[in-house]
Amino acid sequence: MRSMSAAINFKSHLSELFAQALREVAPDQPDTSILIERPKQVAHGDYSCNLAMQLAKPLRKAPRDIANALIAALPKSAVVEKVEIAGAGFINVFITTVAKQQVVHGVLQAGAGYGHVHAGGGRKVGVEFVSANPTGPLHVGHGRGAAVGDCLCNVLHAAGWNVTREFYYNDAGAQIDNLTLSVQLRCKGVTPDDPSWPESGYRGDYITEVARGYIAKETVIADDQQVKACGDVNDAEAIRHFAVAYLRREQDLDLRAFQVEFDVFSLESALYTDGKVEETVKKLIASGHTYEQDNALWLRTTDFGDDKDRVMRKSDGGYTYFVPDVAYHLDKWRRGFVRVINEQGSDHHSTITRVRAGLQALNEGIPKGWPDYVLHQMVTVLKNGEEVKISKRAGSYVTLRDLIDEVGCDATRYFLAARHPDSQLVFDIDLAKSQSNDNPVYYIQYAHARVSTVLLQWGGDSAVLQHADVGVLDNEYETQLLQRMIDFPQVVEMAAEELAPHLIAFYLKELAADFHSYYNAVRILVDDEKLKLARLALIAAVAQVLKNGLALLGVSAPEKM
RNA sequence: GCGCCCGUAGCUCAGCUGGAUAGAGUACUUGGCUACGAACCAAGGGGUCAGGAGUUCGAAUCUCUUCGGGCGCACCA
Repeated sequence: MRSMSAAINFKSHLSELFAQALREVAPDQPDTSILIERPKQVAHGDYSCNLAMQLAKPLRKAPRDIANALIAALPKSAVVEKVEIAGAGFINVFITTVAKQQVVHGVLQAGAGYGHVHAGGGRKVGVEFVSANPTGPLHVGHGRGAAVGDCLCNVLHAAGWNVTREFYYNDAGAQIDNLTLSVQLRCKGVTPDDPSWPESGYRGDYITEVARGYIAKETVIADDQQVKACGDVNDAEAIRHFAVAYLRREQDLDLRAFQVEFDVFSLESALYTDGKVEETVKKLIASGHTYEQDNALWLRTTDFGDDKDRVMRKSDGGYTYFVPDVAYHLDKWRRGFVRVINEQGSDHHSTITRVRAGLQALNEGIPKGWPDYVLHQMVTVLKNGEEVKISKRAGSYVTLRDLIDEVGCDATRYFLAARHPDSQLVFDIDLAKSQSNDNPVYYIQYAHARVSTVLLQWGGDSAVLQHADVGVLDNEYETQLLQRMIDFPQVVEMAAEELAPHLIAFYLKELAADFHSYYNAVRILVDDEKLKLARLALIAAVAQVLKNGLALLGVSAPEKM
């Protein structure tokens, strides 16, 4: 199977051939990068190489002459049909249909494993995402983080990385104090419209429910902890404990409804109780990068590229949030993550320099650009044509669960993950609801369901399709589908490399489009038995790739809709 | 004011780390179900890639700059 899929990787195969030709034609230019790309137009072949144009300057020769020399020096390959020179000096390579047809067997044999590559080499990568503080239900922004982060994890796993999904939350500090106070006031019957309600208090209705649960002495289970409310309105510590557990449980339910699961939950409070914060502070002081000023302890983060120094210990004796943050990342490093990716909203981007600076100051041999970050831009929510401002404190809110209930899990996930994280996203709830049939996710799922129906009508044993003679698959629709499936592993590899899960969504849309065109133009269940089996094998392979790709997005692949 | 991200068809968005005539979806105009699902397909019009300058065989992509939008700039997280 491995040798099969390696043989189907025409891109790397051609890359090797051109590398050999390069050594012969231009031995003095060994560092020239060999780029093999897929031309947009079929007339330009299946793959093209711009090596000749790159060499034109150093060799001081015409690109077309170099191209001729390269082609002459190109080792023979059974999969290459012909090689042409075009345009300014492109070398266009055409692959034999026979070689492309092998992808059908490759897909059917590999099954759910088709699209997996070993770029990651089994190395450990930790991906932290969502990481919402337990001060309210998850909103659309968290949803984007969840969709992008989870999809990224799936993609990295498929690319051969050993992935750990991690959720970090702050269960101490000022925001939690606000939460505790808000719940306590609600317990005492004070409402947000009361003049005594604090400015920084949380006003959402969910606070009332937490208070009700506390008074009713409910028991909640969250993160393997069981917390029973004592009901004492004056016991702030008990309220805090209960409120955090209650909201964590709510978030867990949101995440479950969104089909997202985490391997590890990390608590900020644990970093204190385990002594990791103290240890980090000591190490930073020992490093010589700290100083006392205005009754506070500062870290000279400007030594590491920050634009100003940062306070570590406030004059009231407490640490700023960034100290446990550094301690947390030191802990990640020690847990053996050669790579860590933090998926966050771009409103937190200022922490990047700070955390990296803190880690550099520790002098623990942590690489300079560690950890990596994927920042998604803000989500704007439109409802009734108007923007809904998301504010926990004001209580105006579009929760992730509302969205899932109204739009559906599959469509919500697709919508939030199918765009480049860098671009701002407008989530029009009415549009997503009323025109849900126009959502591309249904287009892709429909292709999958159509294949299922055809296979059902055929009624044969799909195991025999693995041995179908695919040599008859040679019309333009079929070769297009073959090539598209051949591309899939490289799309996965690219998505993992670029940390760009949206590439999967766009690939699937194209594969589905190729299939729908084929389906409309060519009949699958023809009388010719050999041709029928070949076509069935082809569409079964297409369905498998669709399913694998949808799985990366965390979207279902229904057999009927 | 400083830093990061963005600006591509009326609208929503791609554009494979510099390649060939800039692409999808949607909307609009047409055509296609007496053969496997019409949640589909086929065809058509629609562009100063925000503006300008530079780098080179070649720029939506890289650099500089102007304009416009978002987000940061705490002894909050």
